Amino acid sequence: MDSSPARRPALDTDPRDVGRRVRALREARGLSLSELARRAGVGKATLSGLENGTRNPTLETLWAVTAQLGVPMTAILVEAGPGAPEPAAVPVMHGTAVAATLLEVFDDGDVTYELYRLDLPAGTEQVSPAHHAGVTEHLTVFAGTLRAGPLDAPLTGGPGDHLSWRSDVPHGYAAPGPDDVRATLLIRYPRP
Amino acid sequence: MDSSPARRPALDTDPRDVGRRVRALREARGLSLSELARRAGVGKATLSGLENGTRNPTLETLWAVTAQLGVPMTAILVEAGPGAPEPAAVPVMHGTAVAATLLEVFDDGDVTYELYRLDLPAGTEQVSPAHHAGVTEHLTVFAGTLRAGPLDAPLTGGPGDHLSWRSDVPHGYAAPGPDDVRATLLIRYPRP
DNA sequence: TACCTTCGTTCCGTTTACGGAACGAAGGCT
DNA sequence: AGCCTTCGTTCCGTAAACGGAACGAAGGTA
Repeated sequence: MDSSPARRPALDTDPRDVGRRVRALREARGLSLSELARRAGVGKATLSGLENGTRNPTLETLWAVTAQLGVPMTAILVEAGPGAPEPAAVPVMHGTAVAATLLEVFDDGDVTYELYRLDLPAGTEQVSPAHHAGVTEHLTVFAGTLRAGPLDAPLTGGPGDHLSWRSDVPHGYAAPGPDDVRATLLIRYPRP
Repeated sequence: MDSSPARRPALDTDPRDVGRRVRALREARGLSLSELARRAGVGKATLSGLENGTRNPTLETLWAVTAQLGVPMTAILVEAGPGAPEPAAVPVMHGTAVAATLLEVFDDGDVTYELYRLDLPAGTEQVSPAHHAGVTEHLTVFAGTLRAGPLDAPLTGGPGDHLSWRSDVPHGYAAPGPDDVRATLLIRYPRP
């Protein structure tokens, strides 16, 4: 697009930042570049160039990668900060019972945080496999009664309560009470 | 990317939808295709192809166009909700030191929750007047060290910590450490 | 040691997104 | 009528994003 020699940014947000976020999200999930490229159906050269900011990815590429990471494209395009647009509400992951909406992603270099809003219809239950070592989850209950945490030592909390656990073991989320549960979930991924 | 002969979509979201939104935004501003292309510094062929969904735009193109339309890229990548035609400016309160971005509002009839993201540059301090009786604040720290709560009994927490207090008294937020503080703040307003 | 796998990067030929130019269509003006 | 401007699309040569293959490095196993 820009045929001038200096190759000036001309972009509000540097593609290097986009690449940095993609890499953070990938590593937070313990995926290798090769494996993410294979799963997303893109070339390793494409993903490598995207993460290093040396390419100008197409919409199709961005979609393939973010879909495989399980995050809305917003997560890699907007810098989380004041004045940033409201994050897209895209229900994702975990699966059937729990609707988890990614609100924000914070990439601080050494640590990545993901903030979700959870909705559990009354009576539902959901199990999530272990993350890798060091990952912790921090849950704030808005409404209903939530039982969550490691499967062998679940925690219980009501509105206003805050639950935390290490999620390097199989864990789950359940709404045992008569009311729907709403909560925010903060997942902390330290750099491996 | 797709070397199969049929050139099937292979996209979760159709580029035609993206183009349709761009065209809607452009026409809502009374801009011609030629003029928007000129202002955005892209070719008319590029913009025409983008709006008609016959191209696979690059990140740089998307940025140039959305920046000129004055909308976040989110506006053309996600389907806008029924009651959200314009991405209204993100509400920011408090003011000087603390940047509070409203993430979500839950209105449950008897109770209202507001979820904010807080940004405190290192060294800043902010005081907030008392709210109504029964209002509570619940804070989860992401980064930095935060001292917050009632002025006469402040609490302190680091990354991952959770602080709660009743905010029917004057209270404050401070970042006494060397690092910027980022946190989520949940305010619970019971029906008076 | 040798051998194998997987890592991320780089090379390379193909595909395609890019901007400029040319196009026909549709007004506006004298 | 003629002439001019602007509209959005299409053509076309160039630049670059793409996937596949080859690469060296690092770690595991025998």
